Amino acid sequence: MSIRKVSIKDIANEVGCSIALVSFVMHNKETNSNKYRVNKDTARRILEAADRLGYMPDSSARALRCGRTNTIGVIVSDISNKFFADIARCIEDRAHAHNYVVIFGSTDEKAGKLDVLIDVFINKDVDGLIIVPCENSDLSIKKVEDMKMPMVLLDREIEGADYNSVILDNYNSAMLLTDSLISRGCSRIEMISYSMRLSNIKNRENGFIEALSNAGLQTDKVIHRVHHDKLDQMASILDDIKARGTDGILFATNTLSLTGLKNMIQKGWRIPDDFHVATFDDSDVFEINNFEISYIRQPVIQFGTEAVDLILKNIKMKNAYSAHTRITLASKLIVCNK
Amino acid sequence: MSIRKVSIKDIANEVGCSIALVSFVMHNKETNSNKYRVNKDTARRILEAADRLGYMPDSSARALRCGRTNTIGVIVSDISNKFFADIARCIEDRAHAHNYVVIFGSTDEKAGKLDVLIDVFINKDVDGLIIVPCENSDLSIKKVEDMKMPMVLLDREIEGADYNSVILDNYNSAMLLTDSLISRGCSRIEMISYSMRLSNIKNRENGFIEALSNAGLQTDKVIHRVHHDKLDQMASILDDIKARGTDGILFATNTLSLTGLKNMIQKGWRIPDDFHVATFDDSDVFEINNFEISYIRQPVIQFGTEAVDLILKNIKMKNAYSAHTRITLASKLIVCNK
DNA sequence: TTGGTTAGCTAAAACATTTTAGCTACATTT
DNA sequence: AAATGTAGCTAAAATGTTTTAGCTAACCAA
Repeated sequence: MSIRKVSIKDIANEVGCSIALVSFVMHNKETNSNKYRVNKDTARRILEAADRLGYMPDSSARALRCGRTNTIGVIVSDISNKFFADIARCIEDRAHAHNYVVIFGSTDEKAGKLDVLIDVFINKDVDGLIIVPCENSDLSIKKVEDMKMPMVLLDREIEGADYNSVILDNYNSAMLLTDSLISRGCSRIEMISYSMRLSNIKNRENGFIEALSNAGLQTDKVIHRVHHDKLDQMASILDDIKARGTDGILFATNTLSLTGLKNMIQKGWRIPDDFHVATFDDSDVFEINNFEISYIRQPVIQFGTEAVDLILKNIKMKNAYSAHTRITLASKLIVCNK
Repeated sequence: MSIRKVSIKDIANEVGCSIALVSFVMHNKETNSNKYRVNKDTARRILEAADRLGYMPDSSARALRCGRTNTIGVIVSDISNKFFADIARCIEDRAHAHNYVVIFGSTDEKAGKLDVLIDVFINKDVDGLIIVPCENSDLSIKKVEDMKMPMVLLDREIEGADYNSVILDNYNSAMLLTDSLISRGCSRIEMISYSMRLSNIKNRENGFIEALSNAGLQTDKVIHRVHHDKLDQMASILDDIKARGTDGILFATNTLSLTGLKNMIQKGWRIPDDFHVATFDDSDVFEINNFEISYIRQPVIQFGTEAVDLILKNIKMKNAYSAHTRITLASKLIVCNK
């Protein structure tokens, strides 16, 4: 960066006009508002000079002056988790298409990290934030809202609060999965879930229970909750479940199912002989295998595009306050190797 | 963002001093340089006021004044590819630890997209760029170097040019994989690679050939190249290979192996009965399976940390020109389900 | 009492841009 | 001939920092 950047002033000098005129030309491109009109020929000379000198507007200066950075911040649980990586990619594409740039951060489900990231990103003057909230992050989220920073929650909502959000229809998705296990002949189904109290997890659990109850199956003590960073609890939970004569397992997330499947393979269990399995999110694992499994495919692209569109809409509206928008996406049940 | 941010000036007003003094205090924190010393008590009052008013420095203004944004740009092939997603996560963590923020972009292996992203990111005034170069991106890369923008190449190098880079020891890794197939009894091994001419791909191919040749095996017509976005060529290539009585396959990347394995499963082939398989990068697939496979585990964390450390070193040095640093990382061979 | 040092502070420039307010010179209308 | 309109342009303020140069008042030595 040692080579000095060419500024609007250099162009003005080259052409022999004021910097204001250069600024006007750079903005209004072809079409001049009838308020500030500039001579066709002058405009051409300015554009030529800009091109010749290799002018690129300084975004810091522009941001300082205009208060907009054309940057949006995206905070997820873990960018290396396939689900979020996929969404990140879609967000990136959509944002770039609208001349926005994206900065990412991962919370590891820690409210503390989320709060720091929010501060860092706000401090970076992002124009808006797309956030996957985690447990106990209610206050951090409220802080963002209170300062009227455009915000969209992703994948999860905050109970009892009204924000913009894009989430999956977790309740119905869980019912679909459960029904699929039932239709495969399972009569004793249990769920392996997280102990985190997140809206998506809760709704998945509720949908599961509802489906069981509709089918007249037992709903008592059928949910097992693993601590999010104590996944080694999985082995003993599986043993418990097996001992109880369970014939179907529903995993609440991709990480849980992959961990669970690894454990089951290690134990030498067979699918579906020992268990029928259903889970959320797809994985290469399911296609490169011969065991039967049903899973919910989340509409990743829609997650990304809807979130970006919603945040941009909020950014455009600026302070003009309007009601929040809640978008719930439908999912698709896939049955693999039936 | 409608709520006006509190600035250094507000603090100055509150305390009743000049803005310069506030700036000094905010910088030199506890310790005052002996050039610009400030009264202990005044300093305390300023810090208190800053805290009370909720002051956060404006990064646009700071960037404009200082020419540094504390932002690094990272351009990879595809952030949703597990390998890059993992690296992205490590880069993020390392950068945040040094008070840097990261913006990401994906090229889809298109030189055109890379060039646009470079322009956008430079225009955003990033302090440095970490780039996974793609085919025909030599000129774009050179452009970055020529403007003395700190830059580190990741995963791949540019032939015949000297840049900072962090790459895997692809040559030896490919030899390890090939040797592993040989030691499992393979005598006719073929490789499925990309038609893209990238340094990592080339070195993997070369290591493969070298290992075959060392073992006295045939090296003629043993490499098959798939076009990077015509992965449906995989099915017929596999048929070809099978017809020729091949007993070992080496996949050059994770995408290739996953695609290949899906095809093989679909065809009803068995591993290792029909083929022995080796590949680069690990995947959940390998653990949740019972077929034998050997793969190269890349040191993802090192990729991220070394790249960030190197770019930061270059940023600190500013224009002080120094030789380029090339870091080659060692890999680890994993044999799964032997 | 003068001269010099220094602790503690400030004014103002600089960074690159956007935008407001208004100027000049010419053309048109009355 | 005066008034009005307008095409085409400019000066300057404003955005929030950092940093240079230098000021004032107090203190100390001679």
